[in-house]
Amino acid sequence: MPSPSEIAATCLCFQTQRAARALARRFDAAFKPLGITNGQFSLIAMLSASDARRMKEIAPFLAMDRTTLTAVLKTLQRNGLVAIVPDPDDRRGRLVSLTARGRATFRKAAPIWRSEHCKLEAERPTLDGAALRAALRAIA
Amino acid sequence: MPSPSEIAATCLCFQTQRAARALARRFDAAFKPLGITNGQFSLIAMLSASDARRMKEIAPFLAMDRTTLTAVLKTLQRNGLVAIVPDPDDRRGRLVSLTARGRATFRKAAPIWRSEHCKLEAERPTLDGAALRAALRAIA
DNA sequence: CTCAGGTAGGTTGATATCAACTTTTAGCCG
DNA sequence: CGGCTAAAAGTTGATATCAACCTACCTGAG
Repeated sequence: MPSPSEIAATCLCFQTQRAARALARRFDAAFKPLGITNGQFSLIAMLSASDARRMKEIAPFLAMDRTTLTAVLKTLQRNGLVAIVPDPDDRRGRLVSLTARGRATFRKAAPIWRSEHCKLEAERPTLDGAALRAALRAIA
Repeated sequence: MPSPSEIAATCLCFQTQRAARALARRFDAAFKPLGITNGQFSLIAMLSASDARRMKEIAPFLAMDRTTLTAVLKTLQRNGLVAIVPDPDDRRGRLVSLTARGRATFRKAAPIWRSEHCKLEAERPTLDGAALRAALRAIA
């Protein structure tokens, strides 16, 4: 049976949750003046790249449960950042797109993201960002 | 201003949240027969290593907000896996320890963890676990 | 000794996360 | 057309997460 300290030292799930919490706190604080969270920023950025997507396409991109996406979109919709309309071609589906306000928020958030990300990498000279990205992709 | 696709491709926060979601789902499913989540398993494993800890020491180890730890412990306490008593030396503090049932759950969970972790690494031959652990540690 | 400030922890309200179940709509097969 | 099955999304209930605020307790300066 693995010892407790072996688990803490080697468990990729634990290490990833731990880093995810730390990074989420950090970026949430950075985006706070705009009233968005790190997760909302990721979603808005994705919608900025290509508008009017089906939820069915968005959820796998974020590696997120479909029903979590429903909840996240509900908040963004209430705050006026996204619009959700039925897909005219298939009335089971919904098309999600940014509102003008959503696009404006993304324009303000993108420089904050870049600045915070640069600060992060500058703080950790030993961090190999490319290796980390590659490994995270291999997992999810 | 960074382009949306540049953000999705490079943001370490996004990539980490994404991987964390995927891993959490996976380990939650593995531990489900025991009625614990991946986060509860990490906490139980830590308590197994050295019992009767202050919350003040536990939260930083998990890189978790102190108040989140309160909520997680509340569930574990209700399920009879941990006991929380006031610290006799400083009555502001609480000492957290595993119950007999908590220790039994850990003994059942540890082999499941090992098996699931091996399965994970076997599925991704390209994954460099050591590099990922090193990078995650550098971040959190 | 007293109280001002700091420290340990809890409470509240909001978002996030998911599994299990339900509803609505498409599409197919006879 | 009728009805069966599958697909897209919503709802519910539980846990997780954190910031902001609150309570209880300790400690040291005067």
